[in-house]
Amino acid sequence: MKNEDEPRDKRLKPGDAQKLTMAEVAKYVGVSAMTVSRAFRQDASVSEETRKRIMEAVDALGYVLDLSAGSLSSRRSGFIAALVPSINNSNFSDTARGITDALENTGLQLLLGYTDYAAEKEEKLIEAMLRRRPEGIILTGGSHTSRARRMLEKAGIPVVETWELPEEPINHVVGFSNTEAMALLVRTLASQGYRKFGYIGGTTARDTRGSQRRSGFQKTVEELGLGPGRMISFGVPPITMEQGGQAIVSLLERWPDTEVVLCVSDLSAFGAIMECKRRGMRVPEDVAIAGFGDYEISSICHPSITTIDVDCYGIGRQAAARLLDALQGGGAAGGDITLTSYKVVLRESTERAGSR
Amino acid sequence: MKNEDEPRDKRLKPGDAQKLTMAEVAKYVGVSAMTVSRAFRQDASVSEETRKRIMEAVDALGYVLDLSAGSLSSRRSGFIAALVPSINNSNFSDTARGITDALENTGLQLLLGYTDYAAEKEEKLIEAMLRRRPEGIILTGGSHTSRARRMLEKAGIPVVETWELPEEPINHVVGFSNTEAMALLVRTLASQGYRKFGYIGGTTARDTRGSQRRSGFQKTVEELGLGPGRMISFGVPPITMEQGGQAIVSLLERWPDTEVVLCVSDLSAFGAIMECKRRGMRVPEDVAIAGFGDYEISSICHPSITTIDVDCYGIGRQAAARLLDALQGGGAAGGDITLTSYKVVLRESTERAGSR
DNA sequence: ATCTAGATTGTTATCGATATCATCTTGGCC
DNA sequence: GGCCAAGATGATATCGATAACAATCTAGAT
Repeated sequence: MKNEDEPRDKRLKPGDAQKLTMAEVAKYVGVSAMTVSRAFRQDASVSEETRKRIMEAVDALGYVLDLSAGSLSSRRSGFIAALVPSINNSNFSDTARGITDALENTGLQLLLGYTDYAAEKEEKLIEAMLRRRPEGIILTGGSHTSRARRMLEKAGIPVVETWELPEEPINHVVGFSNTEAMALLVRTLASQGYRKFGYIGGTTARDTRGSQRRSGFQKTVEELGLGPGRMISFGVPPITMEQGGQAIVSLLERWPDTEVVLCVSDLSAFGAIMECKRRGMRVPEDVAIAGFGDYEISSICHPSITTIDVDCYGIGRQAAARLLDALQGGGAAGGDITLTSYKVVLRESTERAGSR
Repeated sequence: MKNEDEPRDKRLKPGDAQKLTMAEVAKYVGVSAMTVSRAFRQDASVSEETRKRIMEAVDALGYVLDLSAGSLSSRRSGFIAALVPSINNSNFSDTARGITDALENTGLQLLLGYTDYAAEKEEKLIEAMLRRRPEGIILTGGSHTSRARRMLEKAGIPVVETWELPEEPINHVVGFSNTEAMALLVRTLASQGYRKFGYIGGTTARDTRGSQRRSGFQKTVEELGLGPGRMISFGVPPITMEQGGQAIVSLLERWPDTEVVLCVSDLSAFGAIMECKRRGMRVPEDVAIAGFGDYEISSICHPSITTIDVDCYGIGRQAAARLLDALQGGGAAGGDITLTSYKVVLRESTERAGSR
């Protein structure tokens, strides 16, 4: 796999790395290092004339500011840390994008990590992040190891938990009730006449949002007097498209008269729908299927998929906004809770016969 | 949207942030700061006894190592920077995951940025990254502004360009020829009897990999004597699922007898297939469709989608491995090129009638 | 008993920027 | 003309760890 035929030796000779410092730029221009430092900042008082000369020198010499030195003396790292369960999941990468966008032009940079839905990995990552002395940290969910909580509380920086409404928030929260959202979906579909509800989710509580959705489903189906829901657990969360396909087969084998199946996410819903079609079943005529999260796939899929539209990007933006507030306000204000919106999006995959 | 009813003031009182330093831990244990510093490292020579006592103190006090201070004096930031066009695209987030995984237990941390497929944004990000003094940097593609190139060359750190084979590599390369990969797909489909080829891609050269795939398509169709390909450009890259659907409508309106349509990515291919089904056309019987990238969706979709399987995760792992090599070897070796594998995956979306 | 290599620990200087305070200009105002 | 405020610039200490070297100690060899 490696092509060694042509050992091109490019510019990267050792020692080529001229470590240029601010002091050298200063000498070149004939000012003090402090003035060069000031020239790099918007607010500082440097004459336009001097700043211009300095910036020309910076260009000419190819100097690049060293923030690691600066953050030590200013005691501001310029980092915001964020942990998401997975970056391959577009819901969370939308949130990450929201954070990055909100941080633009604030001089803050995002340090991103993914926990793989594991609290232990989250704990390790939190420690790794705190070693960089971030000015704030954004987490996904409210379920953390006790050591993680202790580290966060001791860090003395604003913390935002997202995507859920934790029972005991550490500090700020930007999220919504996954339980309520799923309940709303159940009620909406019930009001359309569906009676026999199935549910597809993962096998463990690793994915706390998944568990909350499941309990929202179960609780609401029972409240509506529709008996216990038909639940299939399949695979370690997050469950994949393929597992969604396998799960619906199990579910329909066990309860062939199921009218509508709710899935923990659009990904599994998509897998379920495709598997049905592959087996010659019609969706929604033979079985209706809904997802959660409103991934891009759901509006494009044929049939398009009924789902809950979550404001993933907004969660990121607002979480970052909360942090910025807290950093401005001195962080003395204690935590607050920002509820983010969600809504049911009814699409073809749950259309009732003749309802067109 | 904000719930201010219950202003919970949690532990985050101002001044709560005890800035604990290594010196204080040292005093607590009765050793020097240097010994504490050593206790945090694997290789350093500290007696087990002392290390244990130090670590207990660290736990008891809740001390967290400060890497920003350490990296200044050791002149090693512990960062690797990586820039991808988008984190919402699972191909690239797979690459990011590969990098992160390869970096595990190396003491190096990933600084991730996304360029939005724009060279100017890449330039800004490169500068922002270099300010953190990363020990190496991984880029996507070989197309950079000249200032970006200059900064990179001057930085004196190993650089890896990925996902393409740049004509003038800066340093290391881990990638494959998008042109060749698409050519292979064309030849494979031609050998199955397809003659009238269409292509769907974006409107501009922003996405250089997209352009390369396009030229691979065009070149090969002509080489095979199948006339000029029928090309539809639709939308600013990266084109979405929805745009794929719109594009195939245009394409089939203009050239109704097209037998097979290749798309710049699986996402647009999926959109195209779904739009066809929505309009009552059969895939592949009425028109065959193929994509590029082997996204999860493509094996699940009904019909499953013919595509090029790219080793996205492996690109990340190998790019990181190249960097680690270079960091070990002192970086004196100059650049090398690592070719990553790809393969045609034939699926239902291009099955010839009766070929089952 | 003496010596030495290796292990363990300490001391001091330093990484490269910025905070802070001091100094020097400059222009406006009475 | 003299005084003062605001603006521009400089000097120095410092952020919190680690590199480099020095000092001390231990165990085994002679």
